[in-house]
Amino acid sequence: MNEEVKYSPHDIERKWQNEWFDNNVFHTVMNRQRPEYYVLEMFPYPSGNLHMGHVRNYSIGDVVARFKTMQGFNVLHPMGWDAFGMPAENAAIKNGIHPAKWTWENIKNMRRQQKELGLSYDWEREVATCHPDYYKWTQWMFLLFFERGLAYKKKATVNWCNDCNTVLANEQVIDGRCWRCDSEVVKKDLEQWFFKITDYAERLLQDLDELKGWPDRVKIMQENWIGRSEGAEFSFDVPDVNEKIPVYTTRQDTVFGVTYVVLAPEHPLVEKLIAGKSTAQPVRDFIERVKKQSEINRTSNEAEKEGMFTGAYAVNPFNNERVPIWIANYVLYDYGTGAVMGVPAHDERDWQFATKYQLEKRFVIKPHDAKHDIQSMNEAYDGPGIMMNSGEFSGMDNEKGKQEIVQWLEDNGIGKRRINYRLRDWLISRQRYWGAPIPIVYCPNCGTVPVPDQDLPVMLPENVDFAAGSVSPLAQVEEFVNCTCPKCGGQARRETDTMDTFICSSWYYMRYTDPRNADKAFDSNKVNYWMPVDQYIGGIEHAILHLLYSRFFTKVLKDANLLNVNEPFKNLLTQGMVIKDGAKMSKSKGNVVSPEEIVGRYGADTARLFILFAAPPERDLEWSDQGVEGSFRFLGRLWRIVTHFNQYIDGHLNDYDPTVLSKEEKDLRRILHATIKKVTDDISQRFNFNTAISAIMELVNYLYAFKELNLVPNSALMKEVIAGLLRLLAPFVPHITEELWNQAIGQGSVHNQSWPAYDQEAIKVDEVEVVVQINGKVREKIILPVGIDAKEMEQAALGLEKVQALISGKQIVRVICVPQKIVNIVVK
RNA sequence: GCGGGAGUGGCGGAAUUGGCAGACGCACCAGACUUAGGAUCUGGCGGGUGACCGUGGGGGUUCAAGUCCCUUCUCCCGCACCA
Repeated sequence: MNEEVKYSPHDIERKWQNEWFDNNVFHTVMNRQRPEYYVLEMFPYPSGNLHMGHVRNYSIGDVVARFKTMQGFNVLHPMGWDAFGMPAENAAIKNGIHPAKWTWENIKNMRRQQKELGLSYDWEREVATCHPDYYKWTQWMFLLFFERGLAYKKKATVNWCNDCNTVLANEQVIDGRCWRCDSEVVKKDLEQWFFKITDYAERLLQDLDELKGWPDRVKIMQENWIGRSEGAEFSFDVPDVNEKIPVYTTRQDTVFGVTYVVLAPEHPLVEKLIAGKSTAQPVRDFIERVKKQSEINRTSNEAEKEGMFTGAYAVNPFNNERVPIWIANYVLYDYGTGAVMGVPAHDERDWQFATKYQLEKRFVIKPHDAKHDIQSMNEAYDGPGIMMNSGEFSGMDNEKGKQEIVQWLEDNGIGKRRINYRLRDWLISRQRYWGAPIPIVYCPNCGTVPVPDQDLPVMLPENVDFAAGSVSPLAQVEEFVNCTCPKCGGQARRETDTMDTFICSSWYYMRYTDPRNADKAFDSNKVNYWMPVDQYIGGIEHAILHLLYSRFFTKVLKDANLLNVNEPFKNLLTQGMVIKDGAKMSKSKGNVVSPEEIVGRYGADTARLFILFAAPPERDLEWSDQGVEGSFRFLGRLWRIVTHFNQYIDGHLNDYDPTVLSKEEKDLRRILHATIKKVTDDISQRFNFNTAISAIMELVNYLYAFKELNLVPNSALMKEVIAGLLRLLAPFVPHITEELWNQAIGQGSVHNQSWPAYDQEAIKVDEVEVVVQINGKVREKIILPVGIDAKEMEQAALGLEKVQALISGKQIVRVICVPQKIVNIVVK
């Protein structure tokens, strides 16, 4: 036995990586001869080091990329850097390193780590969002949005993070806290730039239906976030001050149950309503108190509903009844009209509020089933029913009533149908340095002026004080701020805020299709050839943020005829987290396993194999050091068995006649082809890499059993088997398979081979094992020819000695025969 | 509260269409080889050790249920006063 050469991953991994990357073998160009396939992993923030989550993300993507390549697709598989953002600036403040230097050094290190994992990226397409050649086009995108009326500036109450010293978009506030640093978000009134994502709310919602390849979970989250509702808007008159209070409701069928009207404390009408009244000062005090409440306290469901009577009255246009006007903390100023009609009998919140302040509850919907007795109800009834005490609408089904009432509103010019969304416009200004400057100039004569295309990019200045506090550091750089107006040439000032980094990441997948274009963001032919991304892979944490923004961008760019796809990501795989000891890996928990260390000890192939084998991709993966050992052991086992059979492989992989093989050889060949079928199905149909790998392990186990037979095997068969095995494993463990391919087969690279096809004939068997059950319990097993009919199966089963013994003296009620599977004899 | 997902050996996980529950791997046990083994190879490995029990619990449909139906418990994730 010649096993003197041991599996030593480091030598062979380095060797093949040099071979691949020096020769650019993963470079892709447009090619209409082959079907295209775009596989993409979410590009990382260059924090400095890869973590296990990255390794998992990229390993999954690499299997898909290599598999599709072997299947004959022209595969685009790029990588780049989401390189603007806070940590670089924090490092600058803390350690005095310039954000650019810090970022580029991190990129260099992480790129090296990625190469050491053997990932098949086309490095010629690498992009970094902080590079002027990239952010030039990010700025160009901003101007495109501006021209189309989708970027605007307004003063608004916005989310402010005191730790990050910047504003945040709604999507970036999680439970009232900053998505990045977890500190509590406060409200500030500031003039800021917004993207009008609300213009696209309906399409963003509707087109979720197109996304058949997305997890339902993500689609539901986006649906909820967009939050569409249908209802009516109409006004309550306030005759005393000659004003109107518009309200929005989805329950216009309950308007006759209104017993009060409530405004949000921020509502601008409040001051007019209370002016000169004895309630004025208490109401003002109350408003101050509510405003001081944190977002977290105020929006919590647990929070006590609090309110105060303004002293003013409004008139219900349906019955001309005067109802009191209140203000309350549970009414949100920035949803609907900032005012609601109070119907305690049919709304849970109103019920609580009315109970607390002893306001009238008037029932106007009678439930269909009599078991709800309106008189003795102790909670609001918000179900369906028949309208009552509702004037001309009484007796109507409430769903019909909704339509009739909104029609009545429109016919009488009092109100109208309204569709409302929870989605807010995207606040994109950031008071930070390390981002793409917003390309706008403020001129005393011309006003807000966009920087002309030929002046892009607006470059970030280098010498900046990063710890500027609550204004953008750029505002302190005189050379940056002072400029000439592009329109009139006069003295002007630049916008000093930078853009939310989510803008940079909203179009990077398009730039990959044409990454070095100096004249355009991308060429239409190229972007249309590659887009949409066929398979996108990343963490669930971007279910709303990045994935919603990217969908929005794609639609705007489509409307601008820059590309012809409606949705950017055809299929989405949300990978699970890598956890250890039951918790997400984190420095604070001290359960971090460094990829660099694992690759250093076992090699990249082992790291990849373990991470792909330990769990299916969508599920969380529990890290196990012993599991890694097991993966390493398997690769050693693979190495030895291939090296062993290598001696029998000789000559070329020519066609041969499988019918001349011995029974043992035929069995081996059958297992090979069954494995090919299983692995192909597992990868292509459902990304179940763990079961694909286990099938390959079984094949290897079988090869060991075959070896034990001590036969001198057919040379062509052994070549077929080893070549098949290595090709099946190549997407998972690219280095060891390349090395063994080189040693055993020796023609070209395993990664240039086509994916193995299975031979139907080889998989066929003459006989199968059939389970014989009596009353559903397994009693015996029997080998039967494949083609026999139910009658013959039954006879064979009944003829068995053991079966005879068990059924003797009993009556056979029924016999169920499932071909090639089971015979169940029912007796009594 | 609403929405989504999950619950299977000591552990990670299989079971794709209702048809042998526990593939594959880890851990563990035994044997072989060996001066030695934490290497490697071979075998065993749900519980009880009789023919019975077993996929969170209870009920149902079926010849047959991890899988379908009803009910219930637990955990995880998302949303959370949106009128």
